[in-house]
Amino acid sequence: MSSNSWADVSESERAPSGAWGYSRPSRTNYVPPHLRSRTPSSDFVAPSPGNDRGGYGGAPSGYGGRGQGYGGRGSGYGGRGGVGGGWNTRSGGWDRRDTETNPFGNDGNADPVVNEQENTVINFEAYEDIPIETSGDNVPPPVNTFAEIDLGEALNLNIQRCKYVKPTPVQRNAIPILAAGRDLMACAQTGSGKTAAFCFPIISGIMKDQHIERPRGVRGVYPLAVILSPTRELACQIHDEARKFSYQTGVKVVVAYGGTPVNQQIRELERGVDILVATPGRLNDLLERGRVSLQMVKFLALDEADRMLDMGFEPQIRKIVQQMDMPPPGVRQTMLFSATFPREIQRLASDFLSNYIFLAVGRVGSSTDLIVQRVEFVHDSDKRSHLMDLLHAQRENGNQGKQALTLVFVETKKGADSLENWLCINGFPATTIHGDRSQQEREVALRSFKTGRTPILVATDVAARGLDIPHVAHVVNFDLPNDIDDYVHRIGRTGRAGNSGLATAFFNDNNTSMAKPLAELMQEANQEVPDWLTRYASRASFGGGKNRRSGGRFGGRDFRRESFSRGGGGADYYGGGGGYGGVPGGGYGAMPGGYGPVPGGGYGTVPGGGYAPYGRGGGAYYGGGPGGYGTVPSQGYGPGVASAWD
DNA sequence: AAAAAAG
Repeated sequence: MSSNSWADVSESERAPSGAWGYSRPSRTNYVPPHLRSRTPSSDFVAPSPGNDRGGYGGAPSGYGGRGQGYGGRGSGYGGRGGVGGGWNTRSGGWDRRDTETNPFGNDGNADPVVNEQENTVINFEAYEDIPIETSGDNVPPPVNTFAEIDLGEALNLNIQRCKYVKPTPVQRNAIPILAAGRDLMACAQTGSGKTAAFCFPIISGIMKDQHIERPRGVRGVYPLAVILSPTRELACQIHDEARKFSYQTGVKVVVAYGGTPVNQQIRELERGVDILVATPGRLNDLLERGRVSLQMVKFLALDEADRMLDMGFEPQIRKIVQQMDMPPPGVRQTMLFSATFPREIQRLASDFLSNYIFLAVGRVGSSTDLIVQRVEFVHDSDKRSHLMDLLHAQRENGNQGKQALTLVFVETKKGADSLENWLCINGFPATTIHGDRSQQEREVALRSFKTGRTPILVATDVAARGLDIPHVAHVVNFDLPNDIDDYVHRIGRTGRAGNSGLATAFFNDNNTSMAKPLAELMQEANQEVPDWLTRYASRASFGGGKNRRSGGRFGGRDFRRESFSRGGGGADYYGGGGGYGGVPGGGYGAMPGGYGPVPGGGYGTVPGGGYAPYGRGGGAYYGGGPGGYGTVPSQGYGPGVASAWD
């Protein structure tokens, strides 16, 4: 983590002379937020309190100014606030926030300047088009602005620093629900801002809660919130986002996942943690070692919740949630998010929830136009050469010889290695990410792909969900998955943040079970479905079983609503969008009824931010003759595109 | 059957 968090600051910086001779500036001095506003117990001595908050002299008006965080809330460690008239000065340097790494880089130092008017007028229209379905008791109404919810000044500043001007639809709906303390099961398309939707209420809730008493054991740390992710890389990504949102709020976010030395993570945890982002395996490890206790958990979030509850993960999740010391539903607040939510999984998930609200957020008008889906019949033996053709065409049409990023999904880890090798031999710089690689190799591969050093990434499903990789122009399903949900998540890696994207699938006789769901999905997304695929789809024997989807419903369906009227068909279960369970790219920047991107991409771009959504070459997917590829839509590389859509 | 997630 950061090398200059508060604990590392030199003594002279830390303590103003004579302010607190009692201070013990060691890392064990971390004080959890709830204690920062209380009269300190044994370890700490409170100078005479300036107010009834135990000496924290918060701005009486509630929120303090910039950099001060939440009014009255624990800015100090152990009674700092009474000194010199409160924590309004930064002189002490005692607060971690004074020295924490600025996750925004230089941008964050400038006063956030946001012109809401210019940026968001058009998007209101797009928002109006989004079908929303909620069910449950007393659903709090949606908000239109972040300001309508009292998130706290420090968090509001971070929202501005992130250049989030308006809440996305899932945020509009989920934030008030969560802020009201309700449990939530939310379906929203990939790239629609889910991370922020659960992070904001968590961070805000931790900031506000002055009354949590967290044991201070010698061993064991007591996170107030746990966020679980199915992959390590996604956990990292969530951690990065959550850290931005938590900047100078005093809320500490720590990530823990496997494949990396556990002791380092334990040390980091022991320096204090409010929000723990983790993968299930490592968290269980930490729980078994007694290094983490869940007894103070107030918030539990499962990202990619349907994956977290599928066969491979369910036992681990049950252990964490039900067999350790986590407070039960109703005591903690539980939030489940995913783009897809099969009803079977909904049923399982209801064990974890208490009187929850179901929320499904559909697509934006024509946002599905933002991604073009192709499916081609390719025998296994022809796949490599066919891929080569695609890549050659892409290369020829690339701008300035810069190869567009291409993400190639395969079924197996072995297949990933072998394809990567073959691509490299044939002159295409590729790398690969899958579960047989070391964590370091995985991270290097991802970085190398993101930076364009190796513009081709061959991946297993480890990269299918949640990862926000800007500028992926093309997703190739070299091997189709066996589950239509996986397909939805995979293609969701392109067409993000208002960029267009292309998804190509190789289909052959091994994929017959996918014919029907794939054809339906494409049809619902207004994609061109080849006749041969329609014929496959219509064969009764290729019905698709579990892959059956709802018949064009816009969004997810609360399974509780169907248990009366339906048998157990398992059809109507999707969240996401357009009956399409999560059209990638969200495209809230798209005008309704058109392809025209809103200048600035809709959500949180600075006007004139150099964002070229459909830059040169966009649209002409098939430049050559029949079957020939033209350009892959170019991706805007400009700054200013808010990326926290997932 | 495969992938992911602890070592």
